[in-house]
Amino acid sequence: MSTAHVLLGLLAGGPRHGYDLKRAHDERLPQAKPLAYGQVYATLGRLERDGFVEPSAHEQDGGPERTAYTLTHSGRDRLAQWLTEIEPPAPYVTSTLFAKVVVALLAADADRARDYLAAQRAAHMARLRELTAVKSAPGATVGDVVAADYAIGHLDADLRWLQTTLARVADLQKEVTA
Amino acid sequence: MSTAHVLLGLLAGGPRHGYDLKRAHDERLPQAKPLAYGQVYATLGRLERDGFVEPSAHEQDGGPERTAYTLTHSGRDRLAQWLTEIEPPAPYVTSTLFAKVVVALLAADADRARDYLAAQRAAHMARLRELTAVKSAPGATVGDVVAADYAIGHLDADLRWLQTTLARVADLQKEVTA
DNA sequence: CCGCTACTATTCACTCAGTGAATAGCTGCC
DNA sequence: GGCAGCTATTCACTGAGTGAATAGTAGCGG
Repeated sequence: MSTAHVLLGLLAGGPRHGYDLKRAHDERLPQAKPLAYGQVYATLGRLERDGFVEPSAHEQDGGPERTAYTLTHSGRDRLAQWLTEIEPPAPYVTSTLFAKVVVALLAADADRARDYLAAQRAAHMARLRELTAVKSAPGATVGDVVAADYAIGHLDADLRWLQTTLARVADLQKEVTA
Repeated sequence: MSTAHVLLGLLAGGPRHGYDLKRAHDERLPQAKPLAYGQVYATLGRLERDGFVEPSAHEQDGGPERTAYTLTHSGRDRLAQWLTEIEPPAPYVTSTLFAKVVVALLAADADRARDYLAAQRAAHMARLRELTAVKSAPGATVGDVVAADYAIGHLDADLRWLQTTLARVADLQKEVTA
């Protein structure tokens, strides 16, 4: 994923060590899943191996021993490149919803597919209401709102797709079981 | 992912061996990424370990030796369960777009974030035109149309988000760099 | 001032997903 | 006979991610 790039971004503000990066990440991107420590050190290791970061200070002043990493020139370039380049469009459909509908038609029947589409629609609508509440909640930050809007837009896209696909189940079944 | 469940679904039609499963998958779900052989056998191994499939025939009739797998009772249950259960909503935002905007604000400035949002918007619109063409292409199957509609809906959701987020960059920056 | 708890910092062992190449036997065919 | 190509499986490897273990230090109450 983009964990490596996010770490490069956090290191752009100056040298940091692993523990610190984990906390900075979770604090700056509370809408994203918290990073596990293991993940941070593993990623840092790969970044060092690839020449994007280098250990800048191995201290033992008082507290436990720790190694701070700095961006290399190459790492700074890599970060700048990532920030300017667009995300490549996915060449394939990776959606579990799509796969499940097709498998339902293969392994069961059209009704099973329709049942699933209806159930998923109900669940999505419930989630939509939750997220709308999040947006208007008293303590909501700008980040929370932006993240909620992202999720809302995609839930809404799913809902439309679930509806149109429901109408196409019969046609899809013919094709899939041909 | 759902690769394991898709394999269970393909096995619902009767015993198959790995090579066969790969081909059946790629044929039935041409909109999804083709499975690598290694992936198929690794997944089958886990399914067998977990008691969802079992080797049903180890043949050597003529051709090379091969092992067919069958669904166990437990595997059939697992498949039925997957087909009825809804996909759990993602508790976190996993979007690279979101992460990149925040990192742009952390490591660079508001203009970098805006440049990215504009560039990604242009790329998405181009992709949207491609997918619209796919839908109306002469050889398009129902599956192709359903898959294209899925992608189109989510690209459209992204586009709206890119627009609204563009207007919020300044606010988001204040919050992120606080 | 002893011992406990909590915090800082890193490492370890593990699973899962996925890639690409290697291996090996058989079939058809020129 | 030999070789191209298909069937079928395996292997070695990378990367993402999880959860627990380790170890040292600081603060704090009795």
